[in-house]
Amino acid sequence: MELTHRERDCLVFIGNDIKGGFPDRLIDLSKKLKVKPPTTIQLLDKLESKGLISRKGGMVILTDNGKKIYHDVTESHRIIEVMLYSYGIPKGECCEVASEIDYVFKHDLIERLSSNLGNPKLCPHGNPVNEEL
Amino acid sequence: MELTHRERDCLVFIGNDIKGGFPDRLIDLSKKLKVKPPTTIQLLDKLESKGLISRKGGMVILTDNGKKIYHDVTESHRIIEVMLYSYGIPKGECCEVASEIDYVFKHDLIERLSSNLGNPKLCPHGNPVNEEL
DNA sequence: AAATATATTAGTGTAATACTAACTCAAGGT
DNA sequence: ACCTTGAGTTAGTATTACACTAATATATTT
Repeated sequence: MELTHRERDCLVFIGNDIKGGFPDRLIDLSKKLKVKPPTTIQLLDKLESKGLISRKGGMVILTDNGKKIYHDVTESHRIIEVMLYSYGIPKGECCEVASEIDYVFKHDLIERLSSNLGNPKLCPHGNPVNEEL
Repeated sequence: MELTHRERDCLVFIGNDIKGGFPDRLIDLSKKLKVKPPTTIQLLDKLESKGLISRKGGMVILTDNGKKIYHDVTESHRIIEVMLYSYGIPKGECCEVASEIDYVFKHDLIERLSSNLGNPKLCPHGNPVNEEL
C-alpha cells in the first residue's frame, strides 16, 4: 500500500488516538495535522477509498487493513529511530527524521534492518516497535 | 537549499557526469532521468533559478553553489549507504533507498552521523564520501 | 541544401496539498 | 419556539511538482 506523506500523517494520528480508547473526530485530526477541516476531509476520502478507514457521524476508525498499514508504518518509524539512535542522534531528531521517511521504506527491508538491530522491542522513547491495536 | 526529489536527481546526474570531463547535454540528462526533454528543461529552469546550474548551447554545468549542494547530497547519500550497509542491507538496496531520502536530511545531522560512523572515506561501492568536483 | 538531431516554447493534464465560502445539522440556552 | 454555536461537509479555487504532446528553432552532418 502506497501512502502519500500526509495520508501517512493522518493514518498515524488516527491509530495513535485509537489507543486512547476513543476514535478521533474530524476537528481533532485537523488540529493535529494543522490544517482546516476540508483538507482533512480530502485526506479521509483518500484513505477511505484505499480501504484503510471507515467513518460514521464524524468519527473515524481504522479498518483491519488500516490497522495493518498503521502497524507497518509504526514499526518502520521505530526501527528507523533505533537505527539513528544507535549512531548518536538524539531521540527527538530521530523521531523527526523518521516521520519524514518511514512511509517510504519497504516492509521487508525494515524486517531485515530490525533483525540486524537485534529485533528491538522498544523505540528510543520506549514505545513498542510492534504496536497492537 | 531545498530541493525536490527530481531536482535532486537531475543535480546528481549533472555532477556525476561532470566528473567524466564533459558537461551533460539535455538529451543525456533526459535519458538518465527517463523523461522527455521538455520535462528536463523545466527541471533545469528550476535549478537555474535557484542558482545551482548555468547553461550554454544545451550544455549544463554546476555553479559553485551547485557544486556545494551536489557535494552535500552526495555526502548525505553515501553516509546513509554506510549506515544501512552496517546493518546488513546489500549495497544495491542501500543505494536505492538512499536515493529516495538523501536530499531530505539536514547537513549537520549527516555530519554527526558520519562522525559516529567513524568518518568513513568511502561508501559501500567504494566511492568517496567527499566528492571534489 | 536537405536531412537529422537537439533544444526550446507553449500548452495541457494529473496528483498532492491547502485554502475560502457557503450550506447542513444537531445540541443547548434563553 | 428561536437563536447561536460547533461540527461536518460540499463546491470551487490555487499552488507546486511532475510529466506529456505538438510545434518551432537551431545546429550539425552528409
